Amino acid sequence: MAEKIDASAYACIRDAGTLKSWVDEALAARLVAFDTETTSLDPMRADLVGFSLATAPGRAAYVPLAHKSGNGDLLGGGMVEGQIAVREALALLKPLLDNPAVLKIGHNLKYDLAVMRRHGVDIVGFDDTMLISYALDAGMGRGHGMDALAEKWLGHTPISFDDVTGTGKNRITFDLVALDKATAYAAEDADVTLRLWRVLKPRLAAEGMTAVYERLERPLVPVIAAMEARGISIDRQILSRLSGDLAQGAAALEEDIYRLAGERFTVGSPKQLGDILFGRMGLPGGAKTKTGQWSTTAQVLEDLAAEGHELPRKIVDWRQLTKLKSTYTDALPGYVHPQTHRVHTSYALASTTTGRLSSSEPNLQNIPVRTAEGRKIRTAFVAEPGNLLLSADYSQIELRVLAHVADIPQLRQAFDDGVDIHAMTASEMFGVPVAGMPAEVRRRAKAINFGIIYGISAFGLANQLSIPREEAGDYIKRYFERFPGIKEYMEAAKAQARDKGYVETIFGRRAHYPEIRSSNPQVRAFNERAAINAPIQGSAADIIRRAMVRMDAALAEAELTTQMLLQVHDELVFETPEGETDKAIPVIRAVMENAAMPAIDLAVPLKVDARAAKNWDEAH
DNA sequence: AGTCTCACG
DNA sequence: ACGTACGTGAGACTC
Repeated sequence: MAEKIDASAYACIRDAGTLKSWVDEALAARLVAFDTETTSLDPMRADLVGFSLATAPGRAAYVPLAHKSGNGDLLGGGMVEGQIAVREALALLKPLLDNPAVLKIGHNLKYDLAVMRRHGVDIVGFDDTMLISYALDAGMGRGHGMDALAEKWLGHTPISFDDVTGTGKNRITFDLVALDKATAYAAEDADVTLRLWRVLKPRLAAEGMTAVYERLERPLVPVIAAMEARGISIDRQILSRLSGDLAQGAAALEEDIYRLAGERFTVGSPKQLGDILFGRMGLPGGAKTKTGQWSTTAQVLEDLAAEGHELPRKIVDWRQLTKLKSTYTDALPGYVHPQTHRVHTSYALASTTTGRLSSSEPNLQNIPVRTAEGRKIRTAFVAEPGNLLLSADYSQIELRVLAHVADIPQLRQAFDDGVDIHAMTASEMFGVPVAGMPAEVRRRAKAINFGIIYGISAFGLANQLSIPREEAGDYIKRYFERFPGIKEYMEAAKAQARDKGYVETIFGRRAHYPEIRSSNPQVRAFNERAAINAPIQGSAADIIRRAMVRMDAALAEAELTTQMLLQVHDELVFETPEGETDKAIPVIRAVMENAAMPAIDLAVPLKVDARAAKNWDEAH
């Protein structure tokens, strides 16, 4: 374990001369850990309060810039004396931060990049300990936050943010934290970051993960930071009108629901609903939840509706309307930024086991699309006047990846020939010609194809298709007979997860499954299915990451000002001037379709569909 | 804080 | 004989 961390040695820098000497020290060391302190976790709303530096383990300092005095001060809210002016500090810092020959080390640098960018300073030449940990240990333990990593690798518990700022309604912003407390906290963060880097960085080369980190993780940071900063425009009028429509529809349904139930109750309470449907009304209950309650999922209610019961259908409809209202039409306007008038999501770069991104506050990766009602919400995502939204999405990327990694000749041929992959699967399995194939036959093949990607089980497939488990089992058996490479792939994935503790994507990204050897059969089976899925989902994630990393340069090379706004796993959304849309589409398509090359010679072609329109619904 | 449900790929 | 389709995030309800 590393030497004990002593917070008492940290410096608080309050004059330009001292800061200059620390900057010189960092320049000489060619390396510095860097961390910003601000007033908000949201970089779009954060004001810079100070920053910390560390040049060697234990040698760390905090530089307060905008601390104010708190309560009890006669001049409450006044500036604390003896702080370097922001402009002066940034001028001293800039030659360090934008100098690629000095390695900046941060933890979740996307945040600091965004904050510093707003102050006109670029950070060029950096390492990110969160992303190094993610490249090495995705799927291991409690995530890649600094506190968890400090605990794990340094045996040290850093001062918690909550301890410094308080919690709940007593929480204060960092600019109101006293300087001694702020210094202990902030300098420690830089110190810990540097120490983590010294532990984690050597593991990249030792464990063969340098390429994943340097090609798929690190270069995505400025790309994502720029996307988040751009945001996307939403039309609040459209959302407001939709919200009214949804409220009206839900209110009407509620009256029907009370009438059919014979009493008023909280429709949104699954517990009350279950008691009414399966208790008082005596409808045939099916599945139970893990707490012993009757399950009232949409599937259960649909089944009851199919048997002729009127109430369950009303509940399903009510839930859809209230879901759209609360999660989208009512919530999204609250995310419109007061200055940019746009919505700025946050992408997590290190949250999933497979390599996918995730989006939050708001989540723009789950905007409705599957129903006509839901799609109306997409019409509220719009381009600025004179521009269009351009959506480019990979066609069947996960099945193409499956054809490659499992090396399935029929699948590869089908993608080469550009034929309908689900129809081909149905034809191969059931001996039905593709021409004039019944929709139901194709639907079943499609469900099986998805099932394969998810680590199929007879139970899951039966559930999905509402067919007996035996029949689902027969389908799976037949599938494995027709595509023996699939079974081999699945067994190989499980074996690798068992033997090595992880599985790999085509680019060598690892997804760890530490519980794959669990003595609990359910836990084991769950991990096995995840291990089957991860190389497929993760390889697709790698491919779109590479496309994103290369996109800015390709657009600039073509002298286009089209800008990448959103990523939705297999889709990229851009904002493009109307006049250059036709030039942008082939550039974007080429980058996306060639994203695997030259590192990986995919055995299947990648196909991208692209379209531009005034709003996201019509572009998609 | 945990559970349930449901939005997306 | 179990109980699951893979990966996420958010809102409402409950305790």
